[in-house]
Amino acid sequence: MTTVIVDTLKALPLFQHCPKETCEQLATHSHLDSYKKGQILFLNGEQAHNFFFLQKGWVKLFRETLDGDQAIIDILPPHTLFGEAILYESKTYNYSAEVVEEAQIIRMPLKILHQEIEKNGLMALSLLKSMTRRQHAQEMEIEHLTLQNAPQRIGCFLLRLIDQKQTEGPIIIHLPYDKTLLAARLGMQPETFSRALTRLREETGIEIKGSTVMAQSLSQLSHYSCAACSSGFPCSCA
Amino acid sequence: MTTVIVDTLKALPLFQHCPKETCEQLATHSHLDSYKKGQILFLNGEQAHNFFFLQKGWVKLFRETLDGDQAIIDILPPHTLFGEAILYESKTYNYSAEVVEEAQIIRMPLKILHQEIEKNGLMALSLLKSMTRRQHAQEMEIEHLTLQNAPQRIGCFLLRLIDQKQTEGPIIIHLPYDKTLLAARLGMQPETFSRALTRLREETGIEIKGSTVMAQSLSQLSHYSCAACSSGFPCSCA
DNA sequence: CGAGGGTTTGAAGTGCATCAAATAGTGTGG
DNA sequence: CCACACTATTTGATGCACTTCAAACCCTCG
Repeated sequence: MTTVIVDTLKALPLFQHCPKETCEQLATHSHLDSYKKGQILFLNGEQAHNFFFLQKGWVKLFRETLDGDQAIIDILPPHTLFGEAILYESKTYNYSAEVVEEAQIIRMPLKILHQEIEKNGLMALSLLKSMTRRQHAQEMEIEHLTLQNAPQRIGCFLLRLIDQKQTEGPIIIHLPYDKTLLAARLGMQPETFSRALTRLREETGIEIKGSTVMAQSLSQLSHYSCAACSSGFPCSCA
Repeated sequence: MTTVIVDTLKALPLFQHCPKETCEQLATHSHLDSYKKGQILFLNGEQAHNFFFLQKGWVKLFRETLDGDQAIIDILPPHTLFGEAILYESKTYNYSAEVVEEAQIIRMPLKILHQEIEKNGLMALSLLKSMTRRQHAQEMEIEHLTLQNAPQRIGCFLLRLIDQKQTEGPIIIHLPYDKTLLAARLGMQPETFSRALTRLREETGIEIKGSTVMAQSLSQLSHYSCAACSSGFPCSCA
């Protein structure tokens, strides 16, 4: 069981330079659990003791505004490490995390990671790298919000879901979670999402059946979606 | 001259744990120059050899979209270090930088910084800290864009301009650069900015004369502006 | 004084939000 | 396997916020 965790960790960029002993120590203090839709991992403002690796499923990061709205920070795809960057701001989570699709998650104590980073320069460098990537992705997110319209944002999102390997031929994409949630993720209302998807179909000729989207070619989508973006296709956001 | 630079560097959090020799080495290879409005520091995609410290003035970071628009990443206030995080993504700048208000800027070679970070764990930690702060600020930026309306975004921006020290009594704020640019920074058109500012005046009772804004009290502004935000006032964005 | 950019104002259009209601889809217990 | 309850999604109608285009105004600076 812990060997599964060790293997998982060793495969991550962040743990490339983590000595075996630390990985093992981390693994023995970790837990791999299954979570159902709707379960809360932690709440904004809570003492941060753990960081997480999302092996399977999707997790929503969010905050609540004073007037009761929900601000969605991100919706994490599988194979994402999260909560690890908390270390250097406050000792509390600055957002809440909720499972939105049946998930398997490894929960690990921040303390051990923290100690390793403090004494191991190479680990610090790895973390720097992953933060840089994340930062760039966030810059793009801002750009998308200000420059793309609703149908373009959806198209851009679809393009980023596509397996990087296939750049040719027809493509099938499955929406990874609720359309309502997807709408929120893209900063629009569910109704707008629905109409914008129809609009995207008209503009690009994609086909939509439930949560399945089919496109005859990438260029069909990217030509329309990436027009208002500073990085053409393929999008440079992670 | 180089001693000025050394002193400036030593005062920055990033260089707190930088050995004196490295700071001096950095300083001898650095240049403090004056720049006029409109001057370009570097362009998106260019080989990145330098990072910068903005001592005075304001600098715009931006990219161009395929259809010719300009995406504003940020407009940096004085006393900001920038271009230093490039190190771990590509070897090229991923945005362009232009001086928008008469500036004094220290230009320093990335290479020396890079070497120091690689061998000095404490430096890496300092950089981690500053990146974490920046990341949080960016999360807030996204939240503001999706949840606040135009007048609220302006109000929020004004609040962040205020000297942290004065939390009581009447306040005078000077807009730091063009209203047109400010509009772009806040993701709106100049016309919208103009109208939104009027709206903000009606809602909060602030007074506006040219580029000077006067408010009788902070709460007057914050009550209206921070309603749609997850962190009340004072705003947790850096 | 006049040219030119920044800023404001007006009128009209567009995109998205909102409210309301219909429809499709899903899981439940019978 | 069906009927029901409940949720997700779509559709329609309407309103508001922001944009766009056009023109006026204002301010600064040669």
